[in-house]
Amino acid sequence: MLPNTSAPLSVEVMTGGQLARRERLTRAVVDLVAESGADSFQMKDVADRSGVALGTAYRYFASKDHLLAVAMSEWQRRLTDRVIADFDRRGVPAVPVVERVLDYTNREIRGFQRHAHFAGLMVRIYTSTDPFASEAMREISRNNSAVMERLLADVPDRPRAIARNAVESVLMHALTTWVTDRCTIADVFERVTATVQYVLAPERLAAATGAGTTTG
Amino acid sequence: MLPNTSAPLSVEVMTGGQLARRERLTRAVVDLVAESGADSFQMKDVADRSGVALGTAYRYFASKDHLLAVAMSEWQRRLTDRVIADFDRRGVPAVPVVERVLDYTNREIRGFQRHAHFAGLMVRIYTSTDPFASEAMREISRNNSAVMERLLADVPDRPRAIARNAVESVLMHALTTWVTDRCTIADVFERVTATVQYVLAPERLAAATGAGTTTG
DNA sequence: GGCGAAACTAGAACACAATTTCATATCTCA
DNA sequence: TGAGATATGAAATTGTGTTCTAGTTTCGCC
Repeated sequence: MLPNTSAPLSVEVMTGGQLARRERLTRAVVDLVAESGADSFQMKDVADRSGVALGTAYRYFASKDHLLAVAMSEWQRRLTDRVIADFDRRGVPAVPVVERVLDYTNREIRGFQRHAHFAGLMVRIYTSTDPFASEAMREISRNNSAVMERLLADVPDRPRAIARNAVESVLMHALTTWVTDRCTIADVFERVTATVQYVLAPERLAAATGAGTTTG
Repeated sequence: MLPNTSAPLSVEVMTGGQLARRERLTRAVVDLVAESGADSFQMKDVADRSGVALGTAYRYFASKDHLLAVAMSEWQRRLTDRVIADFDRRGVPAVPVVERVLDYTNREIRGFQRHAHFAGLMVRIYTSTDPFASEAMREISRNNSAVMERLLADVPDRPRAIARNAVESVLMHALTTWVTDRCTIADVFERVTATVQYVLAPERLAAATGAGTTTG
């Protein structure tokens, strides 16, 4: 019964009951966030809702931010899973890259628009300095990038990495700006769309393939 | 002596002494942030350091975030002012766009690298939902965009707006990722550089000038 | 040169949640 | 079945932004 000085229980080592408890925690958080946002509930509420004691919750997650980040990760995976599923169903090369990517970014933006509390949460986690939250954010990014890499599979290496980063950046930036009430949701759609079209326009991709100005 | 229910004193209406007091507050905050970051001091410390009573500070700024945001804005303006000054000295068209912009972004990144506490602060303010902090952030963005607009003056409208947004986004995204310990400072330089070169490459700019695939 | 209102000061008091603690109950499995 | 690890529930702790109080200063104005 050491005090809670150590890292949270790692998922690998958990018994079935513990995994279930962990699951109940994250599910409760996802629900609470969906209902009214991450600021509107306390850890106590999470405990009540999940049926896991408050002290116990802290054996599973190092902080509220950590828990929130994992919940965010969960929610986001649901979204990308759907995108991937649709993508697999349709088959790959039917549509040009620009449209494929736009389809994805628009879905993501619509998702955040419909569930604005998750947009707020995303921004919060995006900039959390809690190391465990940060780790969960890495996971989210990886997942996101994986989807993009799939959509960009037939784009040459060099422009692909740049374009992917640019699109992801613009998306996050626009989202942040929207969440903090510095632009409208229409602006978000517009900026992302324009960027995707600009950065992935066929003639530009072709031009970039061999380009290699030294980077310094 | 009404309670502090109302908006903070507006700068326009202040007497000389009040402006001085406000100045002492922001200066104290800039110093404190420079020394050890925004999380390491309390409002009480700001009061002590500035010689302004705590309660009075709250007549000038609605919240700690508000005060921090204004301090950030101040610090950032110093940086951009220097850039603009150098730019004016050299005259405009001497260097190609890509190099002009890279010069600017690299300076900015180096500034944040040298004063990492301000990078942390920027990220904090960037996502603050406090309306007054948000307002100050708008100011920062405007200032930044103004610099970029100057550097991009000879780029045609349509690609200019897109490129500017892309560069700003990638810069903020990379900075955020660095601050939250999800990439190295070298990555930041690299990503921004690659983006600038890609997005502002002369042949691409030319190609984009007339392009207008419908957006809806 | 004194009045009154508004602004300032010092510092105590408050609010509010995250986090920790602990005594007790409950599992788990040899 | 019993020892040790885990979980529970509720209360205690903590840190800090923000507000409040009571006394003091400032300043325009008659």
